[in-house]
Amino acid sequence: MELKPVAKRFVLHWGEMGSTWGVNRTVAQIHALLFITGRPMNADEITETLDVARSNVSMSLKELSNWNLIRSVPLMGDRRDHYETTTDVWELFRTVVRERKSREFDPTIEVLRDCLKSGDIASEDKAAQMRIKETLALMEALSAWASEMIRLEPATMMKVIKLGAKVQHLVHGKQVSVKAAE
Amino acid sequence: MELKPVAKRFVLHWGEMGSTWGVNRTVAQIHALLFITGRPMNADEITETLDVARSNVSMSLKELSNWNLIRSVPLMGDRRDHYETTTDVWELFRTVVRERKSREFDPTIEVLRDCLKSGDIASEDKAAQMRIKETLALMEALSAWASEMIRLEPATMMKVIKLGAKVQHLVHGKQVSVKAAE
DNA sequence: CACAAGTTTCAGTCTTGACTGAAACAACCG
DNA sequence: CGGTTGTTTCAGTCAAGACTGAAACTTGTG
Repeated sequence: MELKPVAKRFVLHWGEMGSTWGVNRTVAQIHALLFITGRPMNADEITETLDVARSNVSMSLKELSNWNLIRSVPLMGDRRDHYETTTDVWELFRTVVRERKSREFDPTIEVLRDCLKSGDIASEDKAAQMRIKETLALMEALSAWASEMIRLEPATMMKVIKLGAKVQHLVHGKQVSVKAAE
Repeated sequence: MELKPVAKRFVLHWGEMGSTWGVNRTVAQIHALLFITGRPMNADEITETLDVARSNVSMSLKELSNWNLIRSVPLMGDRRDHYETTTDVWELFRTVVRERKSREFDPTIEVLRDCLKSGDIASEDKAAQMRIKETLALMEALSAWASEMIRLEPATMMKVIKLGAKVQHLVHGKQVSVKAAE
């Protein structure tokens, strides 16, 4: 399948962005392709469209499954696996946040807790101990916050985002017009 | 300078994490070192402590400057540049968010806008056009939201984070006890 | 200005991990 | 069961970019 100009640009850009994040180019491209195409595709179609090795596609599809970013859907009269991704950007965002949190945040929180528990912590100077504690506290707070936020309905999350920094008035105990959120 | 066990573990872990994010190992290690040490260090001290090439340290310090994560401080009676990083984790967090936003989000927003403006967009099917628009809208909303949030005082931001998903009640127009935020 | 101390640059090496192509494997069908 | 179609694995290749060490450069000092 030959991509139209805009779709092609989208896929290529997404691929480049992927490498800036933790994801490799092919994985990001496949995801972008499924997203923009909006219908289930089989591995051969993907291979042909992106012009990469068949096995590369196979590996990347597995990776995307691990990220919960694609699911395979059976198609009547076709033995091959077909894959699709959600076309709901909010759903997508939620998944990415959840996965990155568990890959990048949670392990670090573990290490920091472990550092503080270890007998060796006492030999560090007070200020350094304090900084580790603060780092842990910040990461725990962000982690808990993210977990809560991704449980919200897309529409609700959008409103919260749109509300933006205005929430600060709430924590300061002031009255906030709900209208501001819309 | 020989690192104490916990500091060493912290630096090594931070370095590994760095590679998962966009930052290379040495850059992340140097930053972790300055953070945990909590005092200005010169390039030679860093070189010796981390046991990497002098030039590698030089390059990495430049990279950290580009990220606004370190600043050089003059020390009385010492010609060499000494570098320090903030020891305030919230300040740190803010800087990382700002920089990542401008490196990873803003360019993508540009590309998406460009896609939608281009003459080629009309030849894509309606649903695909819609998805690009929605992606752009989401990224713009998140970008604007992040810009607002990093302007808050650390203490305020902490309260907002702690408030967490309870904000949803605000956007639904319900009464929220400020006590919940503390 | 000559020298010392400090810093930056850069060509080349090394490491990591993405990617390929072929072969092995699995499932299905006549 | 043999053949066909589809999927996965894996050893080897390749590319990107991190890292090194030496040389070039810059700045300050007697």
